[in-house]
Amino acid sequence: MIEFFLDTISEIIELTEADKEVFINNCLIKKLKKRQFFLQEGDICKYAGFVSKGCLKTYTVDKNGDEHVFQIALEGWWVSDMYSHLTGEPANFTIEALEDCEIVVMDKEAREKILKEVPGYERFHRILLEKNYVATQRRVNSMLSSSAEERYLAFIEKYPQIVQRVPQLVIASYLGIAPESLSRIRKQLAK
Amino acid sequence: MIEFFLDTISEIIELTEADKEVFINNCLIKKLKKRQFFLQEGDICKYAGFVSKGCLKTYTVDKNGDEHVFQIALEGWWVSDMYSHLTGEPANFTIEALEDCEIVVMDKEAREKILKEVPGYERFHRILLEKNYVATQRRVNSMLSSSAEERYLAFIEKYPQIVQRVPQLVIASYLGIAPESLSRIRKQLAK
DNA sequence: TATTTTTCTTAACCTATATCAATAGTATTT
DNA sequence: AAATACTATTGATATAGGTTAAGAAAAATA
Repeated sequence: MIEFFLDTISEIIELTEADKEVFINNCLIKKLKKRQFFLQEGDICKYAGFVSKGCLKTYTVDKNGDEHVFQIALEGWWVSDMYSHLTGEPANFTIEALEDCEIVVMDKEAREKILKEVPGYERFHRILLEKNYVATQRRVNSMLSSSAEERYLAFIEKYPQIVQRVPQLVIASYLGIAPESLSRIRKQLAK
Repeated sequence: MIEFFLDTISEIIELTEADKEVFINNCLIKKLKKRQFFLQEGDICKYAGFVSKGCLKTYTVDKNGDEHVFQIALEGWWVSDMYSHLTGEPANFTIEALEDCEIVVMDKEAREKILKEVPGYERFHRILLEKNYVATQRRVNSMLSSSAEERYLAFIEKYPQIVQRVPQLVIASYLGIAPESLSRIRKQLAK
């Protein structure tokens, strides 16, 4: 499944066969069964991972034990707790498989090597970061300016594949509402 | 006031005198009076700016004409609509001076030159982006998991200088609540 | 297939925050 | 100093979305 990983990178930067070898020699494949953890809150996030198969949720747990979903990652998405990965501090996020997964992972050492040996990767990395940042800015904005119903409509527009595959209560949490509220919103919209 | 700009960058990466010249030769200083715009929604964000004096708000305007504040930027902060700046598409954000400001600005061409002539700047840029991204992740999280009162308390803890300088209605908008609600929360906390 | 677990829906009720309107207090501008 | 903007406060009322609880439906597991 490393093919899909290399193809995805190739969409942004050109990779030679030699470049591809660098990735293959430095990345690992992790397999997770549904409900297993890629990362647990409090652990140090050793790996950044590219989801090559399956689906995961990234979330925090508040003082009442309630989950708040930050990200839902399908194939082609990256998962990590960036803060923890960069600083070596304990992670705030938990990352858990919603389905059986295959994840291409690299630790910091592997990334250093890739950055050194595949010069274009620096650019890929920056572009990915910029895209994620802009997307997160927009999410803040939608939370500031839109109702729950508007956010749900925007979500199904933007991520129809997620709506098909992921339990509603996970989507409700991502939107910042109770699952009962999402159920009501859907009923209302069905008319 | 370019001193402050150079000093701030020097806190992250070392700059030689020659490096500093590169910045001085490629950046401009923009001055804005209170209520003037650094960027207006719909325009293309030509510049990224470093606030060397004053204070600005970055916000969107919704279909009812209501403002939603994404960022409050004091001295040392950067302002831009990153999406517009990177893609050349029209900006979603408006950036407006809350006080008379001095802003060190660079356009894309200037940045290209700086990146080429000051090799460490790439690293500075990446670190800044990473920090902003992590901060924005945390903001999403606080909106998902905390009440208005909790968010306000976290805000005054994190940004006491902003509380001193910026009208409450701007802070209320940043927190995603009505100014009346913030007023009531403050009254409640005063007890 | 039967059983257990998880997810979704519905209804009744509740609460945090919004909205509207009036007033008072502060800054700016003339 | 007066006049004109803004900004903050307060009270009355409204509402989106939360909470609790129960049952139905769907999915996973035995």
